Amino acid sequence: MGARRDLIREGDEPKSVFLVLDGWACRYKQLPDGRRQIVGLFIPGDICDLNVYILKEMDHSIGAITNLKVAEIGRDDFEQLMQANPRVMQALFWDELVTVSVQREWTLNVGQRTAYERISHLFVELFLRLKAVGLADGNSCDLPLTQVDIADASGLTAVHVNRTLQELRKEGLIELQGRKLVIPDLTALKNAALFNDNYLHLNREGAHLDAND
Amino acid sequence: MGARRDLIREGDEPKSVFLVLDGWACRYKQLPDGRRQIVGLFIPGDICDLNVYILKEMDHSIGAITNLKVAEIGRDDFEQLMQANPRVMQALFWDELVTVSVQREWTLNVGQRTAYERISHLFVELFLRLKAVGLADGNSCDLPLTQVDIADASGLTAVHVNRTLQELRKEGLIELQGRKLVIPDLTALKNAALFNDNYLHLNREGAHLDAND
DNA sequence: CGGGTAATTGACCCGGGTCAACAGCAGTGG
DNA sequence: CCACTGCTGTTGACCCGGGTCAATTACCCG
Repeated sequence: MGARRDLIREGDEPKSVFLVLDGWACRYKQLPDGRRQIVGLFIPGDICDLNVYILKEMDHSIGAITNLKVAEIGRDDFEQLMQANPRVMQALFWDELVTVSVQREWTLNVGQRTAYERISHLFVELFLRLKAVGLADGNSCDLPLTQVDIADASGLTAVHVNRTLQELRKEGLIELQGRKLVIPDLTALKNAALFNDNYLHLNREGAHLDAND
Repeated sequence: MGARRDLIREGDEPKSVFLVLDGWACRYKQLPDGRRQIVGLFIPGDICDLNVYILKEMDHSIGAITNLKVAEIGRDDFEQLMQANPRVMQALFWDELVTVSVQREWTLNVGQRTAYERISHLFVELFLRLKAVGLADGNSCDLPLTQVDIADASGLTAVHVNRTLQELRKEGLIELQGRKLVIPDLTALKNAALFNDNYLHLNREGAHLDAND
């Protein structure tokens, strides 16, 4: 799957569940006049779209940001899996609860934080999530988002994102060149972002559901 | 439960699931300096907080807007119910998928829509949801939100909400006095809101899960 | 080297925020 | 019955964070 292609579009009928194996993707919604909001980001290990399980029509689109490798599970196989194995359904339920928690934080982010805080927040979240799946290297990680992507994810314009990134660099909170993000002082960036990591539920309270206990 | 009281606060351990029987409540999140975002609204028939099912700590608060009547199901009873009856879990899963879909639309709302569009959108959503549970009367419904509530739900200030409401009234899109909202022309208000009701999934694609087929 | 995408910059503007005062009204207690 | 308190709504004056428009400068990559 090439970069910048859509896996599925708003209005389509969901036919399968995707598991991201490699690369980044995003969920986005658009208004009739073209205004676009990225409402979520997928990194390797994330499951795209349980909607397939029940809903008839996609209420948002999913687009690849980079080249993407995904595992695809067809609707029927998936439903069968769920029926046959309640534990799987429990685990996915847990996953969905975390997803909605993250979504609430994003609503807070675009609703209340300033541009400076918003972008900081986005970066901290991504760094922590990447770290949780072993894709952060010390204090740095890959960041394949363009400034337009960052703008669409944070409810700002690309121009303002550019200026805010310069501020963040000047403050020494981030180093960002090409697709590499370095966070010299995570605590400082968290403070700038008014970041509280409770919403990520990374401590895996539901971890017992994964195991075969 | 009195109006303006919290059912549960961010950081608390969830102990039970609530079903709203009568009255309105909201989910909200706050930043350390007091900025508040209402990230969701509950009307009668809504289930508050499946988090109880797995998560150890609330990542947001739930507050009563009006006097509230709720049914409360304890954690243990709830888990037992889920285990014993996969159909219940499926139905709740469906409910959660709709919840997250609504949450995405809210992110889009505060991220991309103008003040005028945002407030229109909020009103249309609430009207349709109330109608779906039989609580809208023709072209009007109850609206117990203060202008401060509307502001916190839409990422605006109360002052600007006040001015925008006056505009909406002047355009004849709404009549709003006390706690009663009248929508003379729903289509017109939908247009003003750039409203697409696909995200509410009111047609209940998952309805078959409710039945005992 | 050419063509396309992404980043950067400057000048200017505006939607919505801030601050502060005031009005309306419900509840409450003397 | 009225004074008092507190919440909600309203208004005006002024301001600013972030948007808009448009040009320019890196970068790729074939």
